[in-house]
Amino acid sequence: MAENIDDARRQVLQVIHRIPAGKVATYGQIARLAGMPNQPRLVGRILSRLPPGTKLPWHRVINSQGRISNPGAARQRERLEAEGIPFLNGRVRLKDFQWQP
DNA sequence: TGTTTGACGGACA
DNA sequence: CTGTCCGCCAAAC
Repeated sequence: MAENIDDARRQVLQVIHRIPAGKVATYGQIARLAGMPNQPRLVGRILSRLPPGTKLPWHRVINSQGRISNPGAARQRERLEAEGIPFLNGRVRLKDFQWQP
């Protein structure tokens, strides 16, 4: 019955949970690793529905431009910088810090 | 039930 | 660099 979306969410969360500290991944990348090549928006939608206090490293997920597109941008940036990911002009250099599984 | 939105991505001008 | 347009699809309205 609606397991399709539920299963998708499950895979997305699992993939995000594998992102190592000090690295970031993009929505599109998560979608691909979760087996949904063309649904980066679904990833964003799932994250937006995450309950507060989740143990998931959601802060390591940013957009393909190396920018944070999320309501708590300041907090997310803080966490990433705390992991050693520098921001240059409000951006992360994906070339150097994108997770490469 | 139809339309609009949105934690996006990519191609183009 | 800044828009603009399109594809994708569940949730909100």
